[in-house]
Formats: sequence, C-alpha cells, structure tokens
Amino acid sequence: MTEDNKLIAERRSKLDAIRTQRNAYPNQYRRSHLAADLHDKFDAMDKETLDPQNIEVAVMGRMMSQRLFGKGGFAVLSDVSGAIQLFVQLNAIGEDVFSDFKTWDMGDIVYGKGTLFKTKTNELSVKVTELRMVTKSLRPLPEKFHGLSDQETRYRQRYVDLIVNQDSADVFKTRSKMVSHIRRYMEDLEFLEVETPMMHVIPGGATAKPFTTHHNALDLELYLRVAPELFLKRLTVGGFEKVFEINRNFRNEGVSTKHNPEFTMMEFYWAYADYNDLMDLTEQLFRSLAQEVKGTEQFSYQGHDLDFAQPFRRQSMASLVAEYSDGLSEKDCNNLSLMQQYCDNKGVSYDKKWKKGELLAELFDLYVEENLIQPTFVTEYPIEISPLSRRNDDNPEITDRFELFICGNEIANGFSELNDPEDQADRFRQQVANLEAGDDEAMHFDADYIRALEHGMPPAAGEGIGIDRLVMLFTDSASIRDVLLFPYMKPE
RNA sequence: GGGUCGUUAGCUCAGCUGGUAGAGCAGUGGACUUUUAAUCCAUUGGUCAUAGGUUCGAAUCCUAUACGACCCA
Repeated sequence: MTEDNKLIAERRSKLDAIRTQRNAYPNQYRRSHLAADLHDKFDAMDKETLDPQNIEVAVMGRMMSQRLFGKGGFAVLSDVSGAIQLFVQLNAIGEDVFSDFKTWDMGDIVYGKGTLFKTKTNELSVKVTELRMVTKSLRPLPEKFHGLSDQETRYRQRYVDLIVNQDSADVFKTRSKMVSHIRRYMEDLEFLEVETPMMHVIPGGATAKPFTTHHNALDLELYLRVAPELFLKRLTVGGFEKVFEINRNFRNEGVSTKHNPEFTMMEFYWAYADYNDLMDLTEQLFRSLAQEVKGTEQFSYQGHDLDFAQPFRRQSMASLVAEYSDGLSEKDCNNLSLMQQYCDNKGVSYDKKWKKGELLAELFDLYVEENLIQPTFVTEYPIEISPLSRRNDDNPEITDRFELFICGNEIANGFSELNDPEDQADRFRQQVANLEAGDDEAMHFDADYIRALEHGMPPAAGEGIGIDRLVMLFTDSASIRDVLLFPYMKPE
C-alpha cells in the first residue's frame, strides 16, 4: 500500500492551509438534532407548511457526497442515526466560506447550521447559514457506488467498512441489541450478572486447548480461560443460586468461518433446576430474541427457513445417529463393536482406543450435525465426552446434557451439573490420564473446585450460549468474522 | 493441515493464445444557484502482492512465498 500517494498528499496540503488560518480540529460545535430526528419529525410535512416556519437546526457528520454547481451546491452529512442533506449557497454564506467549501473532500467531518426546507424533489434539507469543517479526512474513502467489498480490507479496517457499508454497521447494532436483550431477559428472571477471572492458574471448564501467558512479578504460568464454568459453579456453592456471565473465552485452536480464537459466551448457572428447565428457558429466550430482532419467529438463515414458533425438537444423540446414518439402529449405538464394524464397512476412520461414547459422538459429527436445520436439542450425551455433567439416574452411561443445533451449528451446550465431589474427582483423574496420554484438550485436576464441591453444591444446571454464532444466525451472516468488529487476522 | 480460486490506480473492475497498462468513480483545472451514482469539457494517477525462473520480450507462462476467500479434515 502506498502510504503517501497523491490523494493523501493533496488532502494533507489542504489541512496545512487550514492550520495557518484557524484551529483545524475545533471541538466547540454542537448539533441540535440527529439526522434521523429531523426525518422523523419533518419528512411527512409538506413544503408549503415547512419552509415558512424557518426552523433553525444544527447538524454534524461526515460528508459522504458533494454536488457543486457554480454558486451553490449540496452536501450529504452522515451521522450515527442516518444522513441529512445540506444546501449551500454562495449568497447565504459568503464568498470566503463558499470557496472553502468547494475544496472539501469526501469524508471530511462538517458542521452546518441553517433552516429546514424541502427541495424541488421534496428532500428534507438544511439551507446553510453557517458552515465549518471540524475534522479534515486525509485518506480517500472507497467509491460511493460500489462501496468497499474487499473482505480483507473490511475486516482489517473495520472503521472504513462501518463508514461506507450501512449493512455492516447494522450487524453490530443488532449484536448490541441482542446482548442487551439477553442481559435484560436474564435479569428479569433474577439471574445475577457476575465477572470471573480471565486468567486461570488451572485451565478448566471445557475440553479445549488454552492460550498460555506469564505473570512476571509472580513468575507464574497462567492460562487465558477456555470457559468460566468452574468459577460460576463455585458461586452456586457460595449461595448465588442464579448467576450469569457474558464475556470472552479463548481457545487455542483453528480459525474458520465458525471459530475465532476469542469469542463471546453467555454462561449461566441455576440452582434447583435441571437440564430440562434449561431447554425450556433457552427456547423461550430464543423466541423472544427473534421477536426483538426480527419482529417475527419465522426468518431465514443462509437460505434455510427457520420457524422458532414451533417447539424445538428434543432427540437423543443415539436416535439421531440411527436416523441419519445408513444402517445403524439406536440399539446398535450402544454397542462398540457393532459401531466399529459399521465404520469399517463405510470406510470411516476412527481411533481404536475410543470408547463407545466417543465413537458415537464421532458418528454424530459425521452424519447428523449438518442436517439439523430447525432448532434441535440433542440429548443423552455419552459420559465419556461429558466430564462435568451429571450422570443420568437411570442410565449411568449417559449424562443429563444437551447441545442445541440450528442450521448445522452448535449454538448452546447445557447440562445438569455434577455436584458429587467424589464422582467429579474421578472424572478429573480420567481427564488427567488423557492429558498425560497426549490429549492437549483434556482438563487438568482442579483441587480447589473439588474442595468447593465438598462444601455441597446445590443441585443445579448450567449452560453456555455462543453469542457470536447466535448473532450470525439473527443477522444472516455466513462467517463469524462478519459479527466480530475486529476479527482475528494474521498480521499484514 | 489439504484442495480450489483470488491479489492490476485511493475504490470497483477489464486486460484473450506473451508484444510499451485500461475504464468508471474519486482527485485536479474549468462551466453551471434545487442536486441526489448530478451533468458537460479537459486532465493527473501504476514496484500489475513479493521473490526467483523461462523468453529477444512477462500483468499474462513456470516455481516458491505472503495475505485473503471458499470447500474439506
């Protein structure tokens, strides 16, 4: 990229000229209205009614277009709410200001004061009596018609993307609205919002590879958290019976259209509830989100029509594998050698060390996941892949756990919590064995967490909801990068 | 990690089987006091991602690298 091209040099010399005459970066100008306020109030009023009132307003924003002709011209200012047009006439502002105005560039930030009127084509505009550039833009904006479409530039220079692509700005406004709605929804249910550590001495709460960092003064290896789970559950021991946290997690894994190294989750824990209560809450939350964001419970994502008004399907993992694989029955899914035979026949590769739950999960990944378009709670997760979940009372091989899939994407993961300290210690030991066998996603032994459980954790259920993926769903975004203001990118 | 595609002016894009680099917008100069992708006339602007190679000659062919997009694991 040429840093000092001619366009920038020209703008810089205009700035230098301004500096010799006045403060080039003034901050005493104030607007009276946002663009959208003016449109809301006056768009409906006809010219004959509006013009004679001589309503005085002051607006500020980035100049996005300028159309000059002889002794007059129009400029469109864009502010956070929308855009408003200025009508600039030589007679009204004088020769000096007008000739100055003619040198301004797209992207300059401008203050305009004057009276409201409607143009011939009935567009609400400000007939300017006072005009001032408040910030010079030194870099040219992308062309106005095609905008900025280069994905890489959009992600790396999000500020430019936000200036020129209204769609992109709308995605992030929607994201903010969703997070705010979720927070309010949880508070209304009397969940308490808390913040727990991002830097962990013992990584835990999910099977995932952590980032490491180092505390200099303490000469201590620390891990960026992969999940807040174990801390939030300690809080239920402490008597906070309903807690939630909306915050960042960090996982040292691949980057894809569905994975960013740092991502946002809401996790919540609810004492005296079980995983069925979680599914009910989730379903209602998602419905109310759909109403809030979309205004309807029917909408589409990447060409798939979704209907959140229907009850979300709830189906066991084994029954889904039976449904989508070709030839395995639900009963077969409880038999390791039958599943291995099936894989051998189909040419599906697997690890001989896998237990039946692990192999079942693999088959689920392979055959089922991508087919789950309508919201589906997948239940009865095998114990082997659920080290923190409560064992089912009737079947010790499965846990009271679910994951929610929509359009083939995992959106949420929840379960009745394991609150038996001895069972939990056993499962940690199993994870440590996996870790020592080379599984770098396995969990560490967290002795303090066991100590907390030994004080007695109330029976509880907890869930994590991937906020980024949820935002993708509600903004019809194909890539997680489209819903992250500053997605991870390799250095330029 | 593997595969496919992409990278040309500030932006959006052309550029055929190798023969001196193009357009629109933006910019600059000029005309125009109700335009809205304003219009009209004139005009500036390039390390063709990077590094090698083939060739009399490379944006174009070959190799490697970087970054990105998409698909797969």
